[in-house]
Amino acid sequence: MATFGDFLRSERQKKGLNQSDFGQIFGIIMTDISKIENGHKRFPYANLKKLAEFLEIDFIKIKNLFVAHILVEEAHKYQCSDVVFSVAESQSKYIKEKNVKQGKMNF
Amino acid sequence: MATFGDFLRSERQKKGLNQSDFGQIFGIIMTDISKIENGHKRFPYANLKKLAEFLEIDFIKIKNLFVAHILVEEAHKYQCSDVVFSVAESQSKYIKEKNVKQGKMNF
DNA sequence: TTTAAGATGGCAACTTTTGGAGATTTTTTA
DNA sequence: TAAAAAATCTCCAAAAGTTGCCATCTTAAA
Repeated sequence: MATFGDFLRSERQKKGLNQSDFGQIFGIIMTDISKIENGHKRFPYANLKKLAEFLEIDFIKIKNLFVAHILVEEAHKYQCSDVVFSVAESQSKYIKEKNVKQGKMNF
Repeated sequence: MATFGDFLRSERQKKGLNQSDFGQIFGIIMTDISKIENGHKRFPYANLKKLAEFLEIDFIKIKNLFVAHILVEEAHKYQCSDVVFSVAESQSKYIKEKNVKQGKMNF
């Protein structure tokens, strides 16, 4: 599974667009497309739906790539091993179970 | 695997301390211990090592619980399913491979 | 009902993140 | 080598998040 940036680059190239033209579609300056593709900046979340439509790709799939990148950044910030992602998944399941037991609404 | 907050509560109770006395050890007001245990606030990261020592628990383990909680929060913010954690793990491995290929230092 | 313990809401100061941009340099390719 | 494309550096202001603390409720137990 590639990063969000690598994914974006390959999709852009499939469309035969350079960073400049690609960026204009979403109102993003070329230098920022470069940063986004290299993982130095985030694609503006507000535009993610439009991106999914333009690329004709499932929004959920793109969102997962997008959010996963944020999670990886965060884990790296604290110099965690990849185990932390499994721990997070367990925690998430634990919380959901807890909520069900307490009769809370699923979110 | 419990959340950071639940873990903290159970460890505190093992020591037979109330939130007030427990908090004083780390210079945290009681009301904030309550919030931390209930996942409404973060334990100050700067104190995490001291916490690990006090509880005589491996720092890495506590850090993983701590960071995992942040990741869960983040995933929830974007209303992602738990799949996102697997995606993140894949991304992280992908990045590390990429860095190795480029001869970059491991981080 | 009094007291101790815990939970919740909000605030002010502070730090971080974010999105946008220009100037410059490096890489690619024709 | 020259032009196009991409990458990097630096900066800025606005927005968002973090932290510690106070005041206030709500439970739970005696």
